[in-house]
Amino acid sequence: MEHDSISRYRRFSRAVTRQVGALDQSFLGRGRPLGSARVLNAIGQGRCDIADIRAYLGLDSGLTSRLLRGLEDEGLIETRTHPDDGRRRVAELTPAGRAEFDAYEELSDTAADRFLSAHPDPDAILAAMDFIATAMNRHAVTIDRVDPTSTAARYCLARYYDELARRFEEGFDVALSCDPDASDMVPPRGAFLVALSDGLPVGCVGLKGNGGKLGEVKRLWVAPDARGTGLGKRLMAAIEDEARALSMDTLRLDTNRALPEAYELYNRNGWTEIDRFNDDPYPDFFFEKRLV
Amino acid sequence: MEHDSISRYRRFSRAVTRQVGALDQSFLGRGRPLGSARVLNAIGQGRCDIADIRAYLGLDSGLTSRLLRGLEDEGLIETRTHPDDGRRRVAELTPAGRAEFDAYEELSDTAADRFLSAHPDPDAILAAMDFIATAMNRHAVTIDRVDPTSTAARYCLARYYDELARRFEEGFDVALSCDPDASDMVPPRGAFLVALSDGLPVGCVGLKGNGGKLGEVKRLWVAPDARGTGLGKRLMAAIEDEARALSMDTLRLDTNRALPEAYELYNRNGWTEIDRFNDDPYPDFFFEKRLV
DNA sequence: ATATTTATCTGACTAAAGTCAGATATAATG
DNA sequence: CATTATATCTGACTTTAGTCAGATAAATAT
Repeated sequence: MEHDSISRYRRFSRAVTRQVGALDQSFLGRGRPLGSARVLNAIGQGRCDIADIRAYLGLDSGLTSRLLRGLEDEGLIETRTHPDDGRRRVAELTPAGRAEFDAYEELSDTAADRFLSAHPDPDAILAAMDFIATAMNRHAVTIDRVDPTSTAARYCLARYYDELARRFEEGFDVALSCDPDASDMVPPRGAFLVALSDGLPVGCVGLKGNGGKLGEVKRLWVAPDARGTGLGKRLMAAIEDEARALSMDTLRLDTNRALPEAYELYNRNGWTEIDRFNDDPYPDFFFEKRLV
Repeated sequence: MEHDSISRYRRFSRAVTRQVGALDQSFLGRGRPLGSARVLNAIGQGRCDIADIRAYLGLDSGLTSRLLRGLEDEGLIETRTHPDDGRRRVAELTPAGRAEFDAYEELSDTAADRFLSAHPDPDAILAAMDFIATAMNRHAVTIDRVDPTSTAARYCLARYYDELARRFEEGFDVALSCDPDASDMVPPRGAFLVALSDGLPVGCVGLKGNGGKLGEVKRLWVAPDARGTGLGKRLMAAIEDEARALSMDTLRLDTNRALPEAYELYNRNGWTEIDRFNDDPYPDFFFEKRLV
C-alpha cells in the first residue's frame, strides 16, 4: 500500500463517489428515474430556459423533450413559449412540482447535515470542501457586478477586513480608514465586482468614483482558496473595464507593505508608483494608472 | 445566494460529481460500457472473489454473471472455481486484461495528476482530500496487525515523532527515548497495530513484551484527521486484546504532560496512575492496567 | 420575400442497466 | 442420509439512457 499523491487522490475519489452514489440511491427512492429527478432539480433551482437545462445537464434535445413531457404528465411542471422568442420554451414548477422539489432538497440537506454533524469539527470539513471545490471550479469563476451592500459583497468585505487585521502589524479598524461610502461604488459613480465560484464568493474589488474622470480602486481581495490562479489580475482587468465604461481616464489606489503580493500585482500590470495622495493612516504605497 | 453549511456541502458535491463524471466519460472512450469497465477494475484491484465483486459494486448476480461472461469473451479475464468452495468462482486477469486494466489506471492517474499539478499548492489540496476522505470513511477504519518495519508502520511512526517534536517544549529525539527494538513489538513477544482508512494509515499502537506476563504499550498515535472519532479507544482495546492473546496480565505505559488528551484517555479507560518505572527523560506520567 | 439558422418536438431506433424466476451444483446442517 | 442454504448461471423480461433523422415553427440574414 503506497501513500503517494495519486493514490491519495484516488482514495478521496472513491470515498466521495460512494457518498454521492448513496445520495443518488436515496433520490431513486422517490420512485422517479434519476434523469427526471435531475431535470426537476434544475428547474427548481431556477433554470427555466429549456436550452439552459439542456446545456447544464448535457442532454440530447430529444431526450430533454421527453423528460419534460414526463414531468408535465405527472403534473409537476408547466411549459410555455418564451415571451421574447417564440422558438424557445420555458418551464416552471407547479405547486405539486415545488413540493416534490422540496422533498429532493430535503434529502440532500439531511445527507449533508448528517455527515457534517457527525464530525467533531464541521467548520474544518467545510473549509476543506470549499478549498477543493474552488480548485475544481477554477476554470469557472465568473465576475459579476453587484451592490456593495449585497450578501456576497459583505461576505467578501468581512473576510477582507479580517485578513487586514491579521496581517497589518498595527491591526486594522475600518472606521479609521477612508471607507468609501457604498453610494460611491454604485453606478453611475463607481462599481463593485464579486468573483463567484459556483455561487461562493471568492474575490472582490471596488471602484470609487466622484462623477469625474478620476477613479479609485478599493478593496481588492482574493480568497485564500483561490490564490495563485490569476484571479487578482482578472478582477483588476474587469474593474478597469468598468472604469472605462464610466468614462474615467485615470485610476489610483493605495496599499500596505504587509501585502507584498498586491504590490507585485500592480507593478506587473501597468501601474506606476506615485506620491501619497491621501492621509489614510494605513497605506504605505500609492499607485496610478492611465486608461487608454 | 447563501453561504450556509448545507449549500457549501452541496457546492462541493456538485464540483466533485462533475470531476468524477468527466473521468467516467474518459473511461467510456475505451469502447467498453461503464459496467464492464467497473468489473474489470475491481478484478484488477485484486478482488478475485465474484461474491466480493458483486457486493463491492452492488450488482445483481445475473448482471454480474453476464458482465463476467462478456469480459471472458473479450479474453480479458479467466474464471475458475474457488479452491476451497466448489460453489464460488474466482476471476483473474489474463495478460491482455492486465494491459487493459493498466490503460484504465493510466486514465485515472493522468486525471489525478492533471488536477494536482494545475494547482498552486498540491500538498494543501491533498491534505484537504485526506481529511475529507477520512471523515467519509470514518465508519470503515480497520485495525490490522503489521510488522513495525512495514511501510504503513513507519509512516505512522514518522508522523508520531514529528508531532512529539512539535508538542514537547523540549523537543523530541527518538534516540534519547527508550526506543523499543522492533523485535520486541512482533509476535510472540509483542505486537504492532495500524488503523487503516481505505488503505491510508490513520493511527497506530505498539505492544512491547519480554516473553513474560508484563507488557508495555508504546507509540499510540491517531492522525489529526481522525481525531474525535473514538479511534484512540479502539486502538487501546485492540492492543489489550493482543496482550491477552499473548497471555499477559499487566500492562504499563508512560506519557507526557504535553499530551493531555492521552492522559484523559487512559484515565477514562481503566488505567491507574502509578510511580515512575523507567528513567526515560520524556514521560511525566505512568500508568498501569491489570487485564482480566 | 426568400433562404438559412435555431429551438424544440416526434418517431423509430439501440445500448446499457437492472430485475426476476427458475436451474444447477456444491456446501452445511440435523 | 435427506434437507436446507448458498453461489452462480441462464433466459426472458422491463426500464432507463441515449442517438438520429426528419418535421415544425419562429427568428435572423441576404
